Amino acid sequence: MNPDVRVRFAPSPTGYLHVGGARTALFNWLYARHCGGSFVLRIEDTDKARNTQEAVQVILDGLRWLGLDWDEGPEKDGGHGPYFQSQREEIYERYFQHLHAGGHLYQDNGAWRFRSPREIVTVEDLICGRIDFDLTNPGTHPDMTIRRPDGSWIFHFVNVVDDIEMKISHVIRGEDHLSNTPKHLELFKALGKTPPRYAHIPLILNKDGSKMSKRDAGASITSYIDGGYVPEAVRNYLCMLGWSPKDNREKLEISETISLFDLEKVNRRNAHFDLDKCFWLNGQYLAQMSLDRFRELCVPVLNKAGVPFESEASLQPVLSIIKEKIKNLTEVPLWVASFFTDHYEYDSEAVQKTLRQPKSGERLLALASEFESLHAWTLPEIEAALKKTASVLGFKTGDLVHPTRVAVSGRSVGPSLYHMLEVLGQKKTVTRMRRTTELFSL
RNA sequence: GACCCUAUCGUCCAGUGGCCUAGGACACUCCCCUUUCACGGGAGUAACACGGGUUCGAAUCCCGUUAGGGUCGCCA
Repeated sequence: MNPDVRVRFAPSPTGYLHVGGARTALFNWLYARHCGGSFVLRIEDTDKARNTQEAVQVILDGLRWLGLDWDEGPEKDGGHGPYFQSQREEIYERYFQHLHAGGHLYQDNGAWRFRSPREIVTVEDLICGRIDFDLTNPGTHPDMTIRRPDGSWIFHFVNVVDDIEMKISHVIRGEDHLSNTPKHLELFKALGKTPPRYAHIPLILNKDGSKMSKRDAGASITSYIDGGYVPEAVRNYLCMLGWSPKDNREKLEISETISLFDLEKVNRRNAHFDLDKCFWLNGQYLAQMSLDRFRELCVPVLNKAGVPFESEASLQPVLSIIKEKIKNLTEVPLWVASFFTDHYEYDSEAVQKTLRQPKSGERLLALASEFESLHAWTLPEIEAALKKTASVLGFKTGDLVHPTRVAVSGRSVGPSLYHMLEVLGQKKTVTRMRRTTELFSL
């Protein structure tokens, strides 16, 4: 445990949370939690042109959805704020004057540039190792601009100032910043401050190795939120992109990931994103989570879809028989609806395949009568009645099972039939079976 | 173009000089289980980029080539 460990996630509000950014946030968060340190969220909104409240909200929502709570940041003051760069003007001005007084700055066409000391700068990276950058040639490494003619600030400068002011101990960020690091080190030196430790994590690319852009499947965290994914599953998948517990396990409780996580064990090669595997893990989480958690996730989805369930309690038995069968929350309304409404749709293909068959009406009516006569509506009773009817009529079990399923739910896929009927109830089952034969004139 | 990072099955992750005729997972194919769809169980296809070294011995260390990615902004 080391409370002096302070890390930060510093996104700029571009209007969406990229999956790579989310993983950067995740690794920062994991490291902070592992060390017992602090996770700071800082919004880098120096580019006034494209800053909106909504764009910030998308980031906050995404992080919260993934369960990445910050100790300091927007809506959570921790004594190092404000946490929006747009509100830190005086701080930057102060540091600017300091650099200016030290003779490190000069003006060029109205913009302010930092005069590089022209040295070989060594980066000691926790993941990439020791790297020497030769900055002695102005031709290949021009002096960086830190302030525009209109007085606004450039990324490199404010990023460094904030890391100093916020007492950041470890900078964990994407590898796209590795080549920027020597510049930042020059700034720390000129300001007379000790730089933080650096850890550059590899990038996430598309499965084919191309750069992942906003439009690509799985690129935006919003697409998981809206796409029926379970947050803990997505978080787990992201943990395994560039890191692993080294023992071939892939589904890991977050608490265990926290205790095992370490920067030294992070991979050095770029990861190619595989949505199929994320989807598989989502199904694993769904199947194995508690019924209460499942209900918690299903309720908003059902409400949004307008499925008229009576109460959360009435949902429980229904959800318990579908939980292990679905792989994505978006499937839930379709699997649940027919339990709560008589106006379910009949899938035309299913009707054609199982109802529009010789003697299907006879079978359904016979079974409905048998069901009606049952005194106890339990799993074994239902199963026995169906098998008995099948044998009396001279049909195979499946010849009764399939039409019955379509009759009471409108679909050819669903939970185990006996469980489904038990939950539906005796009366509804019988009514629906008879109604179906009339509806299709069987 | 210059500089930097990387290089094991299609993909993710193991492997840090001998235990590797390279292991686990996703995807794919086949089989079993089965009232549907899934789950589960079993089997299979499939990789150390290439070339030089070092060493008794290399996926593991070194060099080069090639390939991929990144940075070189008055974007962040």
